[in-house]
Amino acid sequence: MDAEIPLPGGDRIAARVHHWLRLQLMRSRFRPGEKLKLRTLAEELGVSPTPVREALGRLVSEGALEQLDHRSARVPLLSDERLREVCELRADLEGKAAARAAELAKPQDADRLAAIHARMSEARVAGRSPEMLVENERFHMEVCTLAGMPVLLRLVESLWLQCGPLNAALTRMRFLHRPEEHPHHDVIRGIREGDSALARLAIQRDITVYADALIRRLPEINVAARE
Amino acid sequence: MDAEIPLPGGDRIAARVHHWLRLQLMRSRFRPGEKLKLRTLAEELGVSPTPVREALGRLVSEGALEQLDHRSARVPLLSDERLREVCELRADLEGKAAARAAELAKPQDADRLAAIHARMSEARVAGRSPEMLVENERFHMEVCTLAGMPVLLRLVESLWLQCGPLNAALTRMRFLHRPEEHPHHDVIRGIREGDSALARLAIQRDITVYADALIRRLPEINVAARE
DNA sequence: GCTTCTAATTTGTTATCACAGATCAGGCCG
DNA sequence: CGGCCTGATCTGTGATAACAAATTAGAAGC
Repeated sequence: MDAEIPLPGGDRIAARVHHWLRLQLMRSRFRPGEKLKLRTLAEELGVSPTPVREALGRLVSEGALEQLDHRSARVPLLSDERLREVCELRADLEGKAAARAAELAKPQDADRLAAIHARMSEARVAGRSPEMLVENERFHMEVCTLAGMPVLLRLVESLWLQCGPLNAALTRMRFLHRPEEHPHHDVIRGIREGDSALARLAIQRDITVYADALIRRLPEINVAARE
Repeated sequence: MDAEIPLPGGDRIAARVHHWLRLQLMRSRFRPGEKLKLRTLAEELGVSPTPVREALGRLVSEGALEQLDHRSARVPLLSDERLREVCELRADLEGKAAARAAELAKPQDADRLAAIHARMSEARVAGRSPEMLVENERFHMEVCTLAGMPVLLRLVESLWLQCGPLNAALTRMRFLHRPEEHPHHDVIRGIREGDSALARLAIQRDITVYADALIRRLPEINVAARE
């Protein structure tokens, strides 16, 4: 394990485990279809099964994990239709968030977004994939935060987590955009200039390109997971 | 309690407790701001604190409950802005669902919706408020199911639950519509005739009227809850 | 009479234990 | 050699107990 104890999350063990598991899912440590076992995780983290059990239950409620009939949690196997649906909903909701953010945000908000994107690009070219994934997530969540819609933020987080396990496939692809054409730039510009239509379309383009690339790769991802 | 054991939900106690709590929230048994205590609930249901704890944790994850800093779950106190946001998102998502349902549904699906609405109206005029609330929820969820979008259904369920505790206020109001003008009729017609624009607008009108009425009542609801 | 400090109680968290259903291995029978 | 049965192990679930933090109640002091 990375650190002796999964550091973040507060003083409650269950919250730490939840946060740690979430990070592992984002980093695609678990493959789609993999079953997560209570005692195995508990032993690895050096805690009792109880808080692990709570964390797994919550992740199931959030849609990040799937509960099988015989009561065992596994990483969801995303079908083609389901992946399309998640991305369509993300495009709708994040599009709305970007538009709202463009109406509300101040210049320093756009600067913060630009800084996140810069860190992401840097991690990308340096080949630090996990960091790149984390910064990409941070970018999208920051847009939702800027919209001042906490309920929407929660929904988007849930959707994001559902395709988290697939993101590792992204890092094995060639670049989706030339750096200067990355849709994030138009998102930032739209938010900086108060152009809500631009911001919405740009984030939707970002998601659509991402979705199409992922859907093309889906067969091989699921085949690999079936082993 | 209504039944000696909260019957539904499967053979897992935690699932039964979750289902029971969800129903109690929809029926506004708990007032906004009320704290839900582990041992109290456990004793009332005749189970140990463990499954109650899991159920509460899941409801927090679903947004139906709110976790306070000092680690105690309570029914959320909805602010004006938050209620508006929830309803706006419901209008967007359920609007999409209704439109999609209109494209996909068969005649017998529209019949089923009409049957649900009939039961709801009947409960309404007979003064059986809890049943009316349940049937209303069933109507909206059925529309989402007909859209064939399980991910969207999950999101809408979460949003719905967030304003569940407020629904009791509805039953104390006069009718929002004359029976023959109820927006559900246009939803059913849109779905039956494949008119997706009509279905979307009708369900959005339903939600908007509901939201406006609730927002008008919100001050007195929250004042009552502060006691 | 009101505030404040302290002690008792309450409340959530976690670990441990006991149990039941599922899963898997090995061996038996066909 | 293969299918099926049986027992050992694995895995999740629920109850109980111990612990810590927080809340409350009561009494003392102003």
